[in-house]
Amino acid sequence: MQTVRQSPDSGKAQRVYLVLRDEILRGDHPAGAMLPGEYRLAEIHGVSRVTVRRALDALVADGLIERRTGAGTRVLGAPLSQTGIAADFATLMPQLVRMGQTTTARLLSYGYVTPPPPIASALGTQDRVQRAVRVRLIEGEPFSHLTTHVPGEIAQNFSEADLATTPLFRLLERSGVQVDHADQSISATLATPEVAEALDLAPGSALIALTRVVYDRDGRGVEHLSALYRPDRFRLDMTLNRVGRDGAREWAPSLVPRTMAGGGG
Amino acid sequence: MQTVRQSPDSGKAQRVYLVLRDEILRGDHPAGAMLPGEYRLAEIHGVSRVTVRRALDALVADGLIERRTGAGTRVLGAPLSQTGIAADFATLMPQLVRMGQTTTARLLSYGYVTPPPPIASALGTQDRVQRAVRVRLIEGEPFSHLTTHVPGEIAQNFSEADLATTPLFRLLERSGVQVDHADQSISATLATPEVAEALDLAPGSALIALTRVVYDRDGRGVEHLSALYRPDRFRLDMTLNRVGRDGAREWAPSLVPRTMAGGGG
DNA sequence: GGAATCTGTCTCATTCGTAAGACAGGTTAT
DNA sequence: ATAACCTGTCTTACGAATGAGACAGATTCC
Repeated sequence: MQTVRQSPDSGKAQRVYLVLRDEILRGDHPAGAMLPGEYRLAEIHGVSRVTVRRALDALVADGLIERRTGAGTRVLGAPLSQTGIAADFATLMPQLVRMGQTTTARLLSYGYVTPPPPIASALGTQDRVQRAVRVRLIEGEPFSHLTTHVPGEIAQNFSEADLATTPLFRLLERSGVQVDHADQSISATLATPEVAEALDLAPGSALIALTRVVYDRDGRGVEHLSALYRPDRFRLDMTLNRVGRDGAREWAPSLVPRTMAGGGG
Repeated sequence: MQTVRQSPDSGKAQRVYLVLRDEILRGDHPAGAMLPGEYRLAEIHGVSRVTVRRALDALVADGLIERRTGAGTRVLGAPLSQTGIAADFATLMPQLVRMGQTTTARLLSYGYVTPPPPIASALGTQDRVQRAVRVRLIEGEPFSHLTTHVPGEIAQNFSEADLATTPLFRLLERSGVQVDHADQSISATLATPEVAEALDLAPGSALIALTRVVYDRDGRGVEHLSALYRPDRFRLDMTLNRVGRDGAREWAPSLVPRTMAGGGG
């Protein structure tokens, strides 16, 4: 339960807050551990103690830390494993599809636009495309912000109502699209105010950025996806196997998640 | 060539900068198009013209826009072909190893420590481990910040000098370690002041965070890596293939990079 | 008990970000 | 040419954010 943020929305205090919050959620400071003192934190981040205190105030408001006069500051928060979704890489997309069934979606924006150059070149069309912005929630909490572009002639096969209830992926295959392969690129970015609000985050938070272009069997782009994930609620996991003999060793992504390797399939 | 970011690191100017930058990179403002005037932008974002100008200054520094006195502000285009390194996912690790040969590394920290809980549980040992922090550079520009932990008895086989010159991976295999598989997790995080300085970034910038635990054939952890990548200089690309028949379709990571598919191998 | 360390709270001065306006000079369209 | 619009640059002013320090009270360790 992430309540309304009362942290400063700009300035150094905000920056320190975001960095500390990020460190805690990532597990750099395990739950139960003591944070450095306020003087030390001020030194580390190159700010004054007042600024550090403002950042700590925000962390207390988030329920991530606990302060005891004279003793110090203790990390409370249970990191990502609690509410987080771990998408195993070898089965990334199916997992996302399955997730579409256990999560809810909210349609933020919908319409037809002339594709901006990056989208146009990726999809290989200059014609109007359907653009939809959706937020996906798990247990009522938002974790991903998705912007999709689909060529108009394909998008005609499903409606605005479909988009709000069904994963775009299913809609595509239902429309007779012969999905063949997809190119993905993973990066990181900062939350803009608009995205931050949609994901219930502070502007400037770190986000996983995933761009995906899906192609059909004729090599035509049928979907362009720009996804932003909250790193505290979504993770990309994978297992790699070392294959080959000495001198020609390579890594290969495991087709079977390691944790399920014994189960077969 | 992306120089040191001189954008405002806090406040409304930063917010406007982020929004505009995001709009441009997403293609909302196509390359070659004119941006609204500074007065209009100030009105749109609810700030003064001075603030807008600061945001535009940062965009000029990024090479995203061009300003001409009297004429207006023109969008130049998203530098899609950035100087970044694209690590194809299917061959991620080999590529990283190869990169070790074409890039240079700087050893920031070296020593033996008692492993913090997360590391200890990952490596399955409470004994002292070797901890090394390195920065990797491409063409003299830093792009990754690597923190590695290796169990002490393994680390005895190589020296501090080795670490500064040779990829840790090679050192492990040279030490007789039977590398078998690795678990990876990709996320996003914010740059702490320390990391920011090492990577020549503003504190609070977004970073790709990659955590990897390497295991030998006995299932013992032999390396724990925490890597941070500059998203403007490093990207994780991959191609996924749709396999299986209707009703049981799955995605599989391509073992051969799509762009090289014709080349064989 | 005593020293060291930490948070809680306050004050005061100053820097920084921002707003608002004025003016100069270039560009564009009519 | 002229009007309209644009950016480049400067000024002044105000308030918020920050920095630096002092002091009190609580906790922990020796």
